[in-house]
This record gives sequence, structure tokens and C-alpha cells, in this order.
Amino acid sequence: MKQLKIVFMGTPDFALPSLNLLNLSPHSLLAVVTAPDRPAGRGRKLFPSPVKKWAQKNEIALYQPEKMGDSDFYTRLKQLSPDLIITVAYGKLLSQRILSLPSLGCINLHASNLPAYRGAAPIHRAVMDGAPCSGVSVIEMTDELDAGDIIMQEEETISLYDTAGMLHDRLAVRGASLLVRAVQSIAEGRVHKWSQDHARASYARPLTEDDEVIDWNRSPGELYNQIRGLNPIPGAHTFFKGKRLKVLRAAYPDTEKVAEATVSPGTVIAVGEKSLTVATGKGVIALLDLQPAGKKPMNAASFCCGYRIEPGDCLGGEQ
RNA sequence: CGCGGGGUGGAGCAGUCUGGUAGCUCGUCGGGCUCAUAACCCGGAGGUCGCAGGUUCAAAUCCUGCCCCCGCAA
Repeated sequence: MKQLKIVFMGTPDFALPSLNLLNLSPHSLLAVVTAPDRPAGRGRKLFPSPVKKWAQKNEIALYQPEKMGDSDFYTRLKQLSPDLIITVAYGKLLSQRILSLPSLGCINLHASNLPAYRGAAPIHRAVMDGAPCSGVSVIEMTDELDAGDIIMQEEETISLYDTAGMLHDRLAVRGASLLVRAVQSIAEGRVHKWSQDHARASYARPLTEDDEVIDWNRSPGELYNQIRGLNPIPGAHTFFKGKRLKVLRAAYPDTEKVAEATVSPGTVIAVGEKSLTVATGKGVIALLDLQPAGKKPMNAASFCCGYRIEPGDCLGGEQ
């Protein structure tokens, strides 16, 4: 078996399990590439990406090119002469000449069972859609986004109680394992790849503000999926008394028990010990965990204690 | 110097502008009612009001500095 020289590109937490496993593998991690530090958070301070922190802690060479087309970066990359470039949630598209630089090509770990959910937010979108399963795919990179041949793939069941955060963590770990096995197969020269069924491709659009606002006219099931699909970040939100109110968790709407709401969607039906029941377009949904703007997350009981919400009050509207 | 909200018994909040009795809902403890109860009634315990300094006869409240938490935006 050949010991591969690898350059890794990634940015968020999702990439860390992959880095850890690769670092333990017999292959050589030449360098790590991550997005440049940008002013972020309150006060506009500069924050390093999780991958950058990992690289510093593990003393791996680190690059943070502003642009993929940067010729200095390309030169350095070429000097490293990697056999393989691996990307895991890097956040940037690779230029054509970088794609063709490594002798064994570039591969990407994607958090879906491709060709479903290509693109930016596969985990959130899958849960928001109420999809029964997701997965992890290791693919060859081409100039088309997430469309290259599949090297290895595994399916992951999404339970009715999964949140995007829970699925994210599972896929990061499973993906790391899959990635290392894929690298191994490449090193041993026994890759059995297959092309994606492009006719069945779907895209996971980046999340926008509109995705986060709760439309109480939707059905309880749709709202339930939206809420868990956006948990823990960025969170689904509505408005209460003019202020933003995140809805972090709702009870699974049991269709046999969902009463028909006779009031307009968004109206509070009942204030219980454990939940806040709200009318929707086709029944009711019980909210469990909430977070008013400027406050920490709290359960429905705490929220009802302090915020004096009563049946008849209405959620929604604008600021 | 990006914008903004906040730190008050165990939880969530009001009170701060207009200094002067520590308030509300929930929880908790005890008692009562009840066939019974997480329901209802009565009663009790529990708070350095984030920290430090200042003003004042008097500071949760006004002034100064600091620490911490969070929402938006990126």
C-alpha cells in the first residue's frame, strides 16, 4: 500500500472528526487549508475557524488563501505535491487547476446520500423536509458542484425526533469513518466508483431569513420539521409582543390527537405545565423550548411564568 | 471601535425613568379540603438586587469603572 500525501481543506466543526481520523491513519497530512479569519461575532472580533484551531493544536501546516485563484497559494500547493486533496465543508469551490493538481485527484465528503441534497445545507434541508434518511457520500470532485462520481456512500436514518444538530454530529462521525475507508481504497488502488443519477439530483439551497420565520398557516407536521431542522442553529423564530422569539423545540404532533383549531393561526390555545399550545393552519402544535431575543433558551413553563402569555395571545406578525 | 437586550429568593419576570416597606407567576416546605389529585384554599421558608467605588439622611433605583450572559448582523 502506498502512503498518500494528503492536503486537507475544511472549515467548520463538521470537518473535525475527519481530521482526527486522517491524522491517525497511516497517511501523511501535509497541510490543512481553511477559510481566512473574518470579523465575526459581537464586537467584530477575529475568530479562527474550528479547522484552524485544530491545525494549530496538532501542529500541521496551515494555509488560509483569500482566493482559490491566488497564484502564491497554487505555487505552495504544487510544491507540496500532494497525491490527494480532500475537502470536507471547505466552503469554497476549487479552481480547475487545483482540481487537476494532485496525482490521484480531489475528493469531497458530503453530508447527504447524493445525488440528493447537493449544495450548501444538506443536513438542515433533509430534516426540514422530513426526509426519512440522509447519508454521507465520498465523491470525486469535478467542476460541477457535488456532482462527481461516488466512491463510497452510506445511508443514515433520520428519526422523527432528530434535530439538524443531532444528525450533523452523527454524519460528521460516520463521514469521517467513510472518508478514511475511501482514502484507504484509493491508496490500495481498488476504487469502485459509480456515477450519480443526475436526473434524480436535488439541491439543498442555502438557508435564508425566510426559512427561519414560522408561518403559522402551515401544518403542524411542517412546522415540527422546520423547528427541528433549524435546531440548534439558526433556530426557527416567530414574534411575540414585537420581539423575536425563537422556537427551539416542539412536541411531535400526533395526528390522532391534534385538535382542530377554531381560532386564527398563531393564536395561543393553551398554556400548560410543559408546553405552549398554538393554533396552526390545520390543527395545533405544542411548543416546548423557547428563546426570547436577548435571553437564554428556556422551557415553555419558564417562558409562560415570566412573559405572562395567555390563551388568546397571538404569535407572529413583524417587529 | 458594527447594532441591541440583559444579570433581582430554586426557574422565569416586574420594579430602575420619577431614590424611601423586596413584588408577580411557578417551584419548594407545612397545614387544610377531598374518595382522590399534579386541582383548590391557607400559611411558611428562601434574596450579598453581577462586582467595586462614588453621590445621598437614605441606592435594586442616580454617577463612574469592571466582569459575565444573550439576540441581530457578518
